[in-house]
Amino acid sequence: MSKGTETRERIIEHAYRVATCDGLEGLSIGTLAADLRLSKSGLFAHFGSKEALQIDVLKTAATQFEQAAILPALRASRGEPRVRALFELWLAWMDRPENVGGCLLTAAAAELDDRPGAPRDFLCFTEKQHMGVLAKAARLAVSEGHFRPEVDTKQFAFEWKGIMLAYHQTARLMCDPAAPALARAAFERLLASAHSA
Amino acid sequence: MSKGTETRERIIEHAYRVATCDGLEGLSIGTLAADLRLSKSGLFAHFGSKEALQIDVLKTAATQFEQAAILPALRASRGEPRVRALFELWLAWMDRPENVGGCLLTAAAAELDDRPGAPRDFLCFTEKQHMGVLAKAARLAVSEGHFRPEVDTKQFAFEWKGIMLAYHQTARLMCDPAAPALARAAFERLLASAHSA
DNA sequence: ATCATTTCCGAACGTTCGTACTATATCAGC
DNA sequence: GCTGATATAGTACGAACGTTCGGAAATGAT
Repeated sequence: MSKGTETRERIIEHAYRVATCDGLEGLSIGTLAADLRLSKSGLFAHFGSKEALQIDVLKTAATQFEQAAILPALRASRGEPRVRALFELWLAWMDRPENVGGCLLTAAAAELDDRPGAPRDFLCFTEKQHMGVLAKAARLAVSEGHFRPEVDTKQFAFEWKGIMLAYHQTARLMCDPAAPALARAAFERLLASAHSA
Repeated sequence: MSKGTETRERIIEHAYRVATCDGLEGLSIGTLAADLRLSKSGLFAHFGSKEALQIDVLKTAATQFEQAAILPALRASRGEPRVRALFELWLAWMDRPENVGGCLLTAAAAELDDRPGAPRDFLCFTEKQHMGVLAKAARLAVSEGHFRPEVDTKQFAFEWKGIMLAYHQTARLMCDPAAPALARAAFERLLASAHSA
């Protein structure tokens, strides 16, 4: 790896951590440069614009999440086990040390939902993909006979997402230590309602 | 009403709209002043600091929500009818024209969850109150015999909140017109699971 | 109509913002 | 070791930021 891409990755990694706390708009070229002992212009040269940096950070967030939650969940067997694995890996992901300020994608979703532009487009695409993964996992659970055939998998994904969002808010803003238990209980209820009778 | 408080309210009302789109940190004294054809210093004098303005905007958001959703829901009879009324009023609230960029409290929750300070403290207090309202509504549904006695009302409120958050994201970021239907179906499922057998 | 108070403006402060341009280091291939 | 490319620094820019201050203008009570 050349020197350039090395520092470039150092920048993104740090910017990612900062963004989980201060949001994508909270990223500042000057502050990032000072943190990493670079000059403003030196850091800037790697991206060409702040928006490009934001997008790169978002891309990192997406691939990190996929590496940490989605891919390993595929090792669980199709159907409900994989659904459960995905849920637990997702929960674990949100408490990883690199996610100092919580899940960046979740924070960015609230931040960007009214700001048209490339970052929003990318995030929207990513979220759609992830929702597709949830729905597909549910669909496999249906075809494996774990879930009832009438289960609406898009609806399932929607409610699943709701649980994760409620967890995020309960754990981060409210600092309620009961958050994981609440989330797990909610998910069990969701699973139960999908189970074959 | 004196001239001072009149313009002050004009400022807050406009700032509230802007904040639903750009976030609390996106509020800028200069831009707000230009929008309202005031001088920066003239606007500033009404609050003394940007943080004070942010808190006033948050307070407006909280009381607006209470006026539009919580209070009118009390006119429905105790128990499940009131729970349903609260849900529908909440949904309607999020699509009101004054909430251009969605629910400010929801957006602020994501924005402030890692920024200690008075705004966060106020928001945290408000959210706790609102969650209490949801739980209490559920508790009344239990005592009225609409819900089973074993229903965990805190858990109920958590899942309810999740549905609202998922709705917010699905409707705003994803621009999915199915969002209301998804939210209503999810809520029906939640209600069904709480119903007496 | 007078006067004290409230309300607002204009100008300026020092910082920080993202970005542009130019120049100096540092590197890789020969 | 030279050379061309890559990577970083330095400096400067205009604009916007929140905030301060002194004074003008409008207001409201007497």
